[in-house]
Amino acid sequence: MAKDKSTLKLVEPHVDAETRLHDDHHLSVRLWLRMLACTNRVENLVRQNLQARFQTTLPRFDLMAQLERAPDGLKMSELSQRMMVTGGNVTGITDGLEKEGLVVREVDPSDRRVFRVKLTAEGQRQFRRMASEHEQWVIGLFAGLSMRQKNQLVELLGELKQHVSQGCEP
Amino acid sequence: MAKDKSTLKLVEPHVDAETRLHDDHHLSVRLWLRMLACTNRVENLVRQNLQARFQTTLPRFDLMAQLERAPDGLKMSELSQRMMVTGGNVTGITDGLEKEGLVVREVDPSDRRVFRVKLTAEGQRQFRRMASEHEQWVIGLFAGLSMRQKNQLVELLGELKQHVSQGCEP
DNA sequence: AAAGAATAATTGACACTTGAAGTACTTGGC
DNA sequence: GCCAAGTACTTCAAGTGTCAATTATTCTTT
Repeated sequence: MAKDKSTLKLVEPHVDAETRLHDDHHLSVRLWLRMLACTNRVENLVRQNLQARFQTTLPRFDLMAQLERAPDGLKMSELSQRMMVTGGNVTGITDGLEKEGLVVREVDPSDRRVFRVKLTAEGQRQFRRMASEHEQWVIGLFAGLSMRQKNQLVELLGELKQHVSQGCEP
Repeated sequence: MAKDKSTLKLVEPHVDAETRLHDDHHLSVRLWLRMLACTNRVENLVRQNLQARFQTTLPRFDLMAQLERAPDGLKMSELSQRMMVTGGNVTGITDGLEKEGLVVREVDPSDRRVFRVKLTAEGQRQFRRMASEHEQWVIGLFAGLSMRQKNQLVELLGELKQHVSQGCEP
């Protein structure tokens, strides 16, 4: 740690650059781990709430949320895109919801390969009940931040999202 | 943004409060969705890289990462805590890694209920190879942000983490 | 020292997720 | 019209995750 001043002008710029670089590496990893921790924590709380209050799961809630904004229904592939999961996954979740009468698969007469998935009346009713509670949970979890801080976060994450989304679809 | 100083003290508190409230709700949900999207995106990329380059998975990598920092090994329950997953899960992941010779369970003579899990020499070698690449991926993914932005994010997420972590263990 | 409570790890049931392989249908060039 | 290529969805295996119940061991209390 004790520096030999006689070599200072030789070593210093090099060490300095390395140090800055090292800090940056450390910082990126630290940021990533912290982001992951926050997201997982919130996600787990939401999941637990959905389970305790409505005996349902986050993926099911997510699928229904997508359908609620699409009165004409969505194709399985559209659900897959919007939920950012693979197609095989959507099949399983839709199967479960359909079995409980919350969604229906309707065949599209113009293209018999596709299903249009829609919320049933019961599905809509149930979703609306869940959605309003869900919003309260989220608001509560983020209540520790001021609006200014939330705005900053939205801004910074928006930038990040833009960068990490590149190199996905050519 | 532009403030009208002449009306500042006269603004109707009622409407203003409602508007602020509504914006806040919207903002919290928006922040949550954006955070989720960013995290999922990065997580998926890291997972894909781990799969493509090393035929391994994120949970396995995570477990090995915990062990690498603990030369004396960790108990299953400690792994469970640090990885923020349930115990049953750790059992399965450890089983897999042990079968491949990357990890060993050693019985603790002072308490025969516990296992101390350690990295084998082969496990250490493999982890170090993965870790350096992993760091590069993360740095690359966050390279679009300046150090200043990263610092801001770390700061803000730190605050958030603190708030959402409360009410967990009394 | 024996009964009972607490702790460490495992197991089994179920849900979600991916990726690859398979089926059914549509489209476009010949 | 027909066949190849592409698209939409399903199925299956393997891994990850939860929770609840079980086993084995240790600690506590009397």
